Amino acid sequence: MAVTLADVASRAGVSITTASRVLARSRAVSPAVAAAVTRAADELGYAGNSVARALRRQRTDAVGMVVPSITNPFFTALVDAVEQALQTSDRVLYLCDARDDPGVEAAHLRSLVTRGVDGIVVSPCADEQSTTAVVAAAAAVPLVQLDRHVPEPVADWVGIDDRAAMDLVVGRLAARGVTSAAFVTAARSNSSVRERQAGFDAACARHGIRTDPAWVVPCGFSIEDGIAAGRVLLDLPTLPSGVVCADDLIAIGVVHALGAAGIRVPDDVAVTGLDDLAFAPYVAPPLTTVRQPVARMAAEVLRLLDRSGAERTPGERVMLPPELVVRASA
Amino acid sequence: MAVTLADVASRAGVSITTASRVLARSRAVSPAVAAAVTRAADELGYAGNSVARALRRQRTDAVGMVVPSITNPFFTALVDAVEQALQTSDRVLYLCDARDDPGVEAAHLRSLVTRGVDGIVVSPCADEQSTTAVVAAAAAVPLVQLDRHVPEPVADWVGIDDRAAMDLVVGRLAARGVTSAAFVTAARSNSSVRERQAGFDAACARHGIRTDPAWVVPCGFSIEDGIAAGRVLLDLPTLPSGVVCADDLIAIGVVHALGAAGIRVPDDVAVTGLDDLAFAPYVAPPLTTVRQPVARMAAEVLRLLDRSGAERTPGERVMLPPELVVRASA
DNA sequence: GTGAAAGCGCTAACAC
DNA sequence: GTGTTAGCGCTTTCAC
Repeated sequence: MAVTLADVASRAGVSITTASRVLARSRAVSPAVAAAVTRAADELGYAGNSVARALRRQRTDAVGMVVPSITNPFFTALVDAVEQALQTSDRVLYLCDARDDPGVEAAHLRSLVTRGVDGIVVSPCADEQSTTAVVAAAAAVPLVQLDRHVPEPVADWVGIDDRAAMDLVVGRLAARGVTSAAFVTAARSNSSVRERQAGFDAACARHGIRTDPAWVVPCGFSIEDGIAAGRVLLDLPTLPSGVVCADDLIAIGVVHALGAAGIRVPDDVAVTGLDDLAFAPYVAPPLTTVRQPVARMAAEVLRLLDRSGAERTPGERVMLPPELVVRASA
Repeated sequence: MAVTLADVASRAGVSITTASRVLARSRAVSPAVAAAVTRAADELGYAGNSVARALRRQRTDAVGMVVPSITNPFFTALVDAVEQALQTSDRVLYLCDARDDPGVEAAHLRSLVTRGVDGIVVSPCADEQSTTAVVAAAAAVPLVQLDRHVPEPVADWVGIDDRAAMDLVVGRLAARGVTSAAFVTAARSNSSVRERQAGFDAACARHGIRTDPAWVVPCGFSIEDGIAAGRVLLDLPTLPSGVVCADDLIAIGVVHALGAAGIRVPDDVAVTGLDDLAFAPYVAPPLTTVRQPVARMAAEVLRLLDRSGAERTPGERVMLPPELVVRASA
């Protein structure tokens, strides 16, 4: 069917070995022979077979990446950054979408391992439910977690300092004169959620902002979930003057629900997000949020992935500083 | 290193063939032996090697997909839909991001072919510049174009009726009393761009809306490009009362630029988008746009991809009807 | 500088 | 129902 190295070799009148050597530049070959092989390959439209190549070499020059949800722009920003970083080393990215389902995530992780990727970067979609699969994958191939991580310290992690991020937004709220604040976060537990909750509590205490367990409203990581959460807030006996959201998608929904009910943001209630999505400046009102340094995160991920065995200290945690972006919502 | 079928077979005390048969369920095996093999595989943590499997079977159960830009939510919606459709047939998706670069796109297409995917779905990022690579890939493996397509009728295509979409938005503008309209579109030529331009012209003629070649402003497919285009519009001697944008991202930027200059949308100028991104309802003002039937598009793509050789009539074009979504911007 | 031969891990004839 | 054998297309010793 497809043209093979044997075809090229026979047309060029050399052995398969020689053809391989010139096409893979793996060893010196006489110029004349090299030219003949190259020519034969061109004429035949030889494309190579990376499956056979990978089987023989026991490596694929590919890294797998699995994200919780490809429709969440934060993760596509991450993918974009990782892909860009990868480009310099001539490797390809196998991107997988877990669709927020630990089962799908586990299947992708297993599939990447059987496909022989040289490394995996994953942002686990859950906590306990993701652990087994992540641990298994990490045992088979270099793996680094990005943004979120499972509770076990089995593999490296790169992300932002979630507590610092919370301190940034709560500090901003305090500077605006906010005296009480709600926290809207994802119901499904994951590392970001836990850290952000703890950071929120600590920051509110530090800045003298009143909180209340009843003001912690759980939801998913989507605009629709944010809208639902906004409605929950509206049903509260008293509405706090600040709302901290665990990410921008939630914040967009909360702001929308509040606005629909006639609440003015930020005058009546100030709202903050987290991620600084590309859309954050264009929603109404533009979102005050925290920027994640995606390019640096991607660079760190690759550094960790590419450490040789000797340099490997499993469970390394790289925590990068986030940056406050003040816009209109708070 | 990793555990192989031979390891499993020897531990279960059977031949490699038998082990293969029970693990791949390819042929009947006595229950006792099957149990022994399954048990051995479990104990050893056998994961399989899909590279070897693919080489031997000459198929990968994988389909490749290459999109112009993964940070454009319209394409992630498409990816999501295709992935969902694929899930039922137990195949994996190799997703590639062309980053709006025909060179990167061509490299991905070649890589997918050498990786032996069973099919490719691609939304070419350009016109002429994408053609060679798409044609070459289509020659090697079943390929269907999605949304955009190259000029040559070499491969199947699934998309919406762009002219009908333009008629929808222009009709809406006319119904609002708009009498003159600008068209903001991507500078780089591609099939969507061409069709939408033609559709815009025809629709304006039909609805009696005045147009002007000077009111056609080219830009890229991003919010920032839309902002720049909005500024160009503001510099026009006379601002038309309607602006049709080639996609939602552009529309978001145009609306933003107009608003920043004190122009009220839709009262002073009505603006329309195209795609109905998840964010469209939440920008200010919410976007009047056209929805693409992504789930149906994905289903058609798979139908086309999976036709057997006999049913293949290369160059089939499936044109689906778009749907107007009226919100506040027009 | 070049080639012969072995083999990566798996599946598919083909025997028995 | 089970095993033996022969490759899939490539890279890589090891000879020459």
